[in-house]
Amino acid sequence: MRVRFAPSPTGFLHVGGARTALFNWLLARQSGGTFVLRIEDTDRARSSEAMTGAILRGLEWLGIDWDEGPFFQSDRVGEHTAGGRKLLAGGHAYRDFSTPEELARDRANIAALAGEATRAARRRAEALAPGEAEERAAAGEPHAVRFLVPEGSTDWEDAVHGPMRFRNRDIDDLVILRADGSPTYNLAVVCDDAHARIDMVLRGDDHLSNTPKQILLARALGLPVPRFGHVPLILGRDGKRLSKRHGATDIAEYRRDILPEAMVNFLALLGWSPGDDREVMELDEIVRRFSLKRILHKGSVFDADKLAWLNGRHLSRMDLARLGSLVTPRLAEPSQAADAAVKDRPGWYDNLLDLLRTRARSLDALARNVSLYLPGEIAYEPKAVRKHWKRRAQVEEYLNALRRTLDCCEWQTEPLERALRSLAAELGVAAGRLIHPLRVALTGQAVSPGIFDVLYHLGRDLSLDRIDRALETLAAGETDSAPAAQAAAASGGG
RNA sequence: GCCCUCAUCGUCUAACGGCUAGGACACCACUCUUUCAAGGUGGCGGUCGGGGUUCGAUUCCCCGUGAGGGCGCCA
Repeated sequence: MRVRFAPSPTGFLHVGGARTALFNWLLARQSGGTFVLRIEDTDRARSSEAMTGAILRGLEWLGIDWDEGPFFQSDRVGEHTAGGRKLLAGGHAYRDFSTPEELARDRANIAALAGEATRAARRRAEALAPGEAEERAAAGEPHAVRFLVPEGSTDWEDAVHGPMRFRNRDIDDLVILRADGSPTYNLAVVCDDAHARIDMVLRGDDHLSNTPKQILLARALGLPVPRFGHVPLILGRDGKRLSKRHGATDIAEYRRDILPEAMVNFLALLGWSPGDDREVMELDEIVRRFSLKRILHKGSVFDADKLAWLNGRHLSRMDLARLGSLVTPRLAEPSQAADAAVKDRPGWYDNLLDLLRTRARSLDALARNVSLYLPGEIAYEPKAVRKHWKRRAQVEEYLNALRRTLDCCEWQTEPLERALRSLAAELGVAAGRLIHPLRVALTGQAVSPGIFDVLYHLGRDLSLDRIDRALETLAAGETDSAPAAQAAAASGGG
């Protein structure tokens, strides 16, 4: 099987485009076929090299590699034009001398005149005297060339939707060569697909009405007609085609938080289902199980929550070494310190990652959490402070006691736990009364892994430093971003 | 206006014409726990409407309704 992905570089790699690429790629990989990448850059004004680069990088990130290409449609305009001339010579097309005003009028009438407007250009051409078109063309008068849509109907067996039929009278006599002689999209696609020997065209539903045109063009050109399949579009929350106003549609915007395998998994499940309840899948499993027959016929809504969940699942099960290699470059600024820590204590780093990833859904957030265990200033989350450092005098007392107790403790989780718990017993308070303020002191947050794991991974020096720093902060009354309110509350309570 | 496609919990989805319409995300409880997450248990919640065909319809047919896509000398 030979399939292709043919984006136009007038924008970045769109989520919907990524899914189309993925489905084609899956087809190629599972059938031992060939995946061809073609950049449709014939709109010179709107295409850019930067966008081509963005598309290639997006595909690479997802792990979608191509066997042939990237080819550029603009490299073959000569062939496309020749195809157009051949159609004209063979009587499958005609010269259209319509003025812009006439075309505008046709367009305006399209609602009023039912289907009749689509043949307006043809009728004007037919009204010309015999030989007139050739004379005017020979005289150099600019004109477009339109495909002469034949009578009858155009049928195909859609790989997704099943039997499909368009009445040809509903199909426009589409322009194949513009007045400047340049070929248009449908002609170029037909020529290029045939040239690349594409035998299966799987693309978005938005191309459904192009398909009969392309079939007709291919037949008129004597080219083989590929199979076609049309995948429903990806929708936004409001049920409309996914666009910028629904949030991020550029695949690149997800690189910050999302694992490529999670994105691929998510995209595969959008409009396709393996048929059972399996949801979290690796690439090889998706390749193995993918099937055109199980592609849904309706559009599906992009659910960012489910993507985040899926990302969390992949974060939790992926190879730890690879996770490390993704997280390390994202660590907060003192990168030498981070690099050193990672290099000198690989076991420590892996354990820490393992500890933190079970509650992570985003790569970036995970990296921010990892950073807390490296030397550096931490910020106290206002919410955590409000909740666990409310009674300042008592918190200071507890932290001082903890500081003394932990200082002479062996730095392993069990001894640390014994020490803290016996201190709690000594003070006659529940362990939680010590643990929560301590967590804020150590991480600045109200949530973290188990406190003894936190202490252990922070290490003695950093832990004690953080407690000292917390005591200073408490003493200075700088425990909130709204110090006035906090101070008032604190003094009122004491 | 014309053409095309589609319709199962809020969302992603499963169900040879035949078990009480199943699972997942989200949400809500409970559980575990020093917190959060993860895990476990439970709950909420759906076949667009109307006609047929059939012993039996989410499934097949027709008609509505609704939604989406297309109707460029863009791709």
